[in-house]
Amino acid sequence: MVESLDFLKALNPQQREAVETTEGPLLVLSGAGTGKTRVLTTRIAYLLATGCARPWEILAVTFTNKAAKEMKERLEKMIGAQASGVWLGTFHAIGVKILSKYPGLVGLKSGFIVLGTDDQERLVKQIMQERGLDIKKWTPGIVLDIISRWKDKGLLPEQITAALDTDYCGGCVADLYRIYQERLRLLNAVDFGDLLLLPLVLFKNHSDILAEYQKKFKYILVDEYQDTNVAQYLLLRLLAKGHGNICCVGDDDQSIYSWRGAEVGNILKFSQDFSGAQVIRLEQNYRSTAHILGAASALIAQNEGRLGKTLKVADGRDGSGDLVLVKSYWNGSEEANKIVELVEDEQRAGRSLSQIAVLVRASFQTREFEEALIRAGIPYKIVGGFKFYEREEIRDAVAYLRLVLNPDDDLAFLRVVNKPKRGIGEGALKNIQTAAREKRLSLFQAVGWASLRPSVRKILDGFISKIKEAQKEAKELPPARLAPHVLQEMGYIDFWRQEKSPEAESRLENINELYNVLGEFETIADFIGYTSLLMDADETAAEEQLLVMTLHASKGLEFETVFLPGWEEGLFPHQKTLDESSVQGLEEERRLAYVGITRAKEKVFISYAFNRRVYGQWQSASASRFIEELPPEHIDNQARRKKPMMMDIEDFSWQIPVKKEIPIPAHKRRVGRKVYHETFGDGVVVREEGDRLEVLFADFGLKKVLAKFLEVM
DNA sequence: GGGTTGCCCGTTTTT
DNA sequence: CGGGCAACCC
Repeated sequence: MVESLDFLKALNPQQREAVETTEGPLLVLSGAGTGKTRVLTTRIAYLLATGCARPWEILAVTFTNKAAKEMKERLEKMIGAQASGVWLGTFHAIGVKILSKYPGLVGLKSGFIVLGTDDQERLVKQIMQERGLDIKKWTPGIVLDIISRWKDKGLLPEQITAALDTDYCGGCVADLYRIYQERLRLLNAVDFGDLLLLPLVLFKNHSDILAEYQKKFKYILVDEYQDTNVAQYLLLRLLAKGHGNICCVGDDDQSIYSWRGAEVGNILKFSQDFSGAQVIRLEQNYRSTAHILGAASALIAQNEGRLGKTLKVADGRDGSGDLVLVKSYWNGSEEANKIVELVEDEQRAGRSLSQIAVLVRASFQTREFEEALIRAGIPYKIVGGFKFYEREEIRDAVAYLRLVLNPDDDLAFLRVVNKPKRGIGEGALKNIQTAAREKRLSLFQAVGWASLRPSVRKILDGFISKIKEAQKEAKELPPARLAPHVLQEMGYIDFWRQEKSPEAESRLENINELYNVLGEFETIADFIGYTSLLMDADETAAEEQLLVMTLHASKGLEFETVFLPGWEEGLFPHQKTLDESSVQGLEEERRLAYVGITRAKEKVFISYAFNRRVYGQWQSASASRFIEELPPEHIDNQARRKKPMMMDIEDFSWQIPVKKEIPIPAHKRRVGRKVYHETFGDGVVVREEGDRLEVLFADFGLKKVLAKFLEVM
């Protein structure tokens, strides 16, 4: 039975203990760079190899699809095909799996849809408007946020007490929550919160089903435990009651998602929650140099209420390595340009661009870097931004498919009924909605009953018959063939074709990409079920490019060199965090700083600017308090203490738009070519995607324009 | 019903 | 400064 346990030899004593302590609750406090993923995967392999469990008796939950995918791949390398039997996925994916088995028991029907944020907000807005609430005074976004936080806590509408509901809307959010839930069920839809909340309801009302799962999952493993919310905790506690073998891996110092409902408390009180829990600390860091760890450790030590860990430097790294460099700049644009020069220095020193990252606090900061990098001709990628499935054109296309799959999907109907413009306005829709409510029908069905002008009726009849036609075709055509046909028929493709903007072309490209994704599914239902939980299309392969991203997005990644710009009071720590959550907020910001520093293996550059443009307004700034908190022995502080006078700055090279010659490669490309545009004037082509060119204009900055509007100089 | 202007407001973001 | 949205006008 016992296969080779060779994989244990690759572990240090603490890691090995974390793997071999299979029975009972176990908390593995895993500091940055101490090998937590290795421990998790090895633990699963160990459980299987020793015969403790069969694959389907192991539940492993992660936070992101990316983490789940990575773990699955690593597990497959270790144990092969057995890996596919393990219940491994995000909390939400596991939630879907459970709910899909018993939809009827929680008020759903099979084939329920998972709503994205925009659909959720639309729904809340609609409910608020029906209630006659002032959308300006009380925004649907915030109401949805409050509801989501309640869901994160595992609270149902009837559990919201008056005391919980006084913050906003004069205490009517609980009411809105109740109606919102009713409306979701009517639509046979759930939101992300429901994927955790409804399994809890299911288990609470059906102890036999709970018992089944409790018996099934002999071993439970949880990644990034510091990021779990109360609902996830409750779910884990229920499931773990069976065998009591729950192993949570996390780092309280890297908890940075409290604003999204994560509870640091979960990891802090693990030992009380799971009696008899053992705690193992992984403190052997394999990633960073002594100075980097020294700086990061000292910084995070300023936080109260930690479980406490001391990261140890890997052997042979003592005393070696560069100090953490701290610099100050006149303003944000000097900062960006000088950092880009430093990036070029790194390149000259032989460092690969893919091993360098710029990590910022807020996404608006990426813009300055984008411009500076383009000027310097350095390939880069802004991580994050718009996700594939969040794009307007993709959500529209998916809505068309949803409507074909299920014409009673009111949200899909509303989204596409007048897109492209067909002449269906507010008034007509109101009438349909009224009819729908009276007859208790879906909007699609209610069209026949609504009082409509003949012209409008004719348009809608055409719309409906086209959808019905598509439904017939769906029985014969695979989704990848059906979708282009439907979108063409409905006029959606022409809608973007007629649009003259350069974005339109990339939207069409995205729709084509969607057809590719559809190629992997046999039915629309399969596709909808699969993608509802995915936010992003597959990542493009790692190329030789510099990454620019937010600190949040960088968690779990590592680079040789890390640049941390914008360490200013008000930006980092962010003012809003301080205003809203004072000390707690400050500590989370500090953890964010800790995450940033510990991403680096070799070099860390921290910087700040004395002036920054915020909302078009120049603002004076001072160094972040976090810089003061860095121990002098680990840093090389080259920053000016006081804000200099403008005349004290010797070097203004960053201010003049650098008209650097971008070398034109031998093969004929348009990148680097000087061009002229009617409106924007002189510029240089910096990127090329078909006829869509990205041009850096001397007076207007970066713009995307169509090639035909440009004259070559 | 659809286009235009003018006002408000502005972190972080995965599922 | 610039996007999103609602009131306003054709």
